[in-house]
Amino acid sequence: MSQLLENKITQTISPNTVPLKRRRNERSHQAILTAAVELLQEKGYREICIEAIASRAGVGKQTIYRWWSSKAAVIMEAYSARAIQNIPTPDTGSVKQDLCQILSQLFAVLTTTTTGEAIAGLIAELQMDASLASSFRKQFIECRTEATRTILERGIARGELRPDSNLELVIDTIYGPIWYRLLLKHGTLDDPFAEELVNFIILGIQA
Amino acid sequence: MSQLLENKITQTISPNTVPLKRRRNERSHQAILTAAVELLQEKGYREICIEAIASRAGVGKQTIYRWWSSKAAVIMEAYSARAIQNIPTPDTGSVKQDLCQILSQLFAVLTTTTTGEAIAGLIAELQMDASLASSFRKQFIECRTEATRTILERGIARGELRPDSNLELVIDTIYGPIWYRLLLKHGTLDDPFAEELVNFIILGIQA
Amino acid sequence: MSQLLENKITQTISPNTVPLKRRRNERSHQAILTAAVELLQEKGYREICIEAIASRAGVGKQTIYRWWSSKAAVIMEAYSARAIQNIPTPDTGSVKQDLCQILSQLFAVLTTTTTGEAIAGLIAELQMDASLASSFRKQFIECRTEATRTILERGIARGELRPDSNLELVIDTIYGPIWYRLLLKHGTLDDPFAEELVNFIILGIQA
Amino acid sequence: MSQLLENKITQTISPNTVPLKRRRNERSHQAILTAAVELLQEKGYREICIEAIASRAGVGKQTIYRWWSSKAAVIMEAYSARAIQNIPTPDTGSVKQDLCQILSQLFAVLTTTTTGEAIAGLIAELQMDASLASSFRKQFIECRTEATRTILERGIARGELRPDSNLELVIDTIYGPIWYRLLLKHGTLDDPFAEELVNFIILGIQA
DNA sequence: CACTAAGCGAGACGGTACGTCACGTCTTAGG
DNA sequence: CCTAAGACGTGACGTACCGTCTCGCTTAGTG
Repeated sequence: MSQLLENKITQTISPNTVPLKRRRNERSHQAILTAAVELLQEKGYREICIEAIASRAGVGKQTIYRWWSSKAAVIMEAYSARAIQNIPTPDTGSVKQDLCQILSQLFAVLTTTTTGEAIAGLIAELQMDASLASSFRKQFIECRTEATRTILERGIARGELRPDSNLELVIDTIYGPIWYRLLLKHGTLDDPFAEELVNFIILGIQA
Repeated sequence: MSQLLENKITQTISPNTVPLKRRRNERSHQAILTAAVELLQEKGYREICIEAIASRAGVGKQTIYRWWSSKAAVIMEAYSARAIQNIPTPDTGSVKQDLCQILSQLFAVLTTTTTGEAIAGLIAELQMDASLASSFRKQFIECRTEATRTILERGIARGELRPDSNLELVIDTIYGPIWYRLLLKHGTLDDPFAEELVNFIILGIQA
Repeated sequence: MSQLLENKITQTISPNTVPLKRRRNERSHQAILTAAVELLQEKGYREICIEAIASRAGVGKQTIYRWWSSKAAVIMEAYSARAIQNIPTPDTGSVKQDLCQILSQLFAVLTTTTTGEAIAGLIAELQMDASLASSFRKQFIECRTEATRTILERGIARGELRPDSNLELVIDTIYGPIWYRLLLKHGTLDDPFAEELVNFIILGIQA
Repeated sequence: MSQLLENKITQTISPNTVPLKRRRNERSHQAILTAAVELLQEKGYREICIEAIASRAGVGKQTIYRWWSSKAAVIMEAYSARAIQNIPTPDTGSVKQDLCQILSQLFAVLTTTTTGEAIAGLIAELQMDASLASSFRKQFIECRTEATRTILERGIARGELRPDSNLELVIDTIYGPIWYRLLLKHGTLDDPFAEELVNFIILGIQA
């Protein structure tokens, strides 16, 4: 009886995912994503296997293979569905403060144990799967890139920043060191680092 | 025939790898490293398995497990033995030119197809193996860090650069964007990028 | 266009199969049987699966499950619909010649490659399904048993054969060796064998 | 400590099976055969799967695939190792009594529930695997054929039977009806049947 | 004659088993 | 005692079919 309702809800929750001819079972879909996230937290990226996801989700393996191309694809959807990032774009009036705030929030996520590990696993896999790479960028990178660009452009508009900066480069110079430290673990990801980094970058772009 | 020579060279190149009391068969040792490199080039990091290395090297699996802790450890030794990095430390008199030169050389290595992929695989694995992480940093990161620090310190000594810069941070800001682009493939790693990057960094540290 | 005709023929050939109140699609019915026979010839009994029959027939799996209890049931109907056996009962005046003739015709069918294999597959399956066993006997065995019994009884009536023979036993002694050789392949099924066999049997029952 | 002993015993038990280079683990070998027989008795031929045999035997699936080509091959070895047939060749002085005795013993085995079913399964599979067929004949058929031929030849030697009979044919006429009834279940396999059958056959071959 | 329940094609679903791969350990024979 | 070889128990892979279960659509018999 609750079936119509179930489908309706699903449609509402993720209306974008489907050509809609597939008649996909949304209960299974969600169960798989949930199971993936749980296992990620319990065992870490490398220990997860599709069989475990399937059995935890109460789902046949085929149902996973039908809709995703790999473990990494499942986990990416799981993460992005759970929306690690609905990046707020702070607007304090100071580029420095805006950036520190956005980085501070990012560090909070990344230093959660399993997240860093999961990101590293995804990154490794994305080396070999171009379509995975592109969705990773879309879901994990671009949102921040855009938020950061907005902050910088507001800074330029306010006359706080030089208008001729190469924003692509600036943004890479902000996030590069962060991912670098996340993966290589040769330095901390904490608020002092955020501030130092932002200060240094601003040296190069301030008006 | 050339075996004595071969052994000598090997010992010299990586004298640190072996406790040296156990009577290790150097022919096997080399065969394993060679096989690993070949397979890396033919199939890529993810496709390699220890059984393949063993069989290609004409070696028992046990011989690999006896001397290395994991696939990643073999591959790291294979790469470092083949010395990706004997980093020269250029000294042109200009920090900018020195840095551009060192980065240019790095890009040449990294854009070799299999190398980038292998690095990504190693990075993924070192998330889960602290000792691996530490040798990776030693062999792939520190040599460049040191070369770069030397260049920067020479710049400071010459009065070209501000003496109060946080060099750790500066170096992360140079290499961070590079590894970031290597792994995420959202931007190129070429000489114009090197120059732009170096220019931007120098803005923040010049005297 | 030829559909009405097609339906009529079908109805006539196997009028017994359907409760007839349910509105069964005769086109599908025939397509399934045809697909089954084709697959049987192309791939052999063991390689056939219901999904393949359904897809070859352009039919939903459910349609097969609705009307048959198992793969074996489909195949039995397919075979019997195609009427391997409309056994003629020869009457040459000589028991020996009658029997030789009937066996000769049987051998012709059995030595068709796929038929023997199909029979063996059915036999294996009917070990586990009593109702299947009973229809197999009805469709593949009894027709011959009866024809043979008729021949033997005519021989008795003519005084050619002893009247006190156990005809059940005699018939088993005729057909047993045939199925035995079909399944075990340790001897041929050809006309000389038919004659030898008939001769030998007759030794035990002639007047 | 008991390992040498274990190997020795094994060698003694089945010295014929191996080119002897394989260094096969005899404990596993036996465990697999035992598990197969147990499962056969508990669940029947069709319900058995290789995974179940492996897990019951405490053995990896690969170990089964390494040494046998199929489920049927395992089961055949299991059965023949357990020697369904060390056919004694009775010698009572009367062909009729000898044959009745040998058949009576055979019926006892065949009417054991699982055995008949297993035989039927093997027979079905042997339609598609010539090498399996040949070992089936060797292990299940020839031993009886030979015993029976011996009995018949003794009868001929004693002058009890006609010397010009086609013994192949006679033997098929004895065993054919038996396998036929085993598989088709249209008649009993009991001592009265044995006697009737033997009596009928003898009619055709007595001196 | 339209309505409506059925049968239909399609194919997703939870499962089981397949046969293969590679893991890391263990055993054997030979140098 | 190290080695090449490779069997072993383990566990995951990705695939094939199973038999069941919706989904809309088509269609045939009844009301």
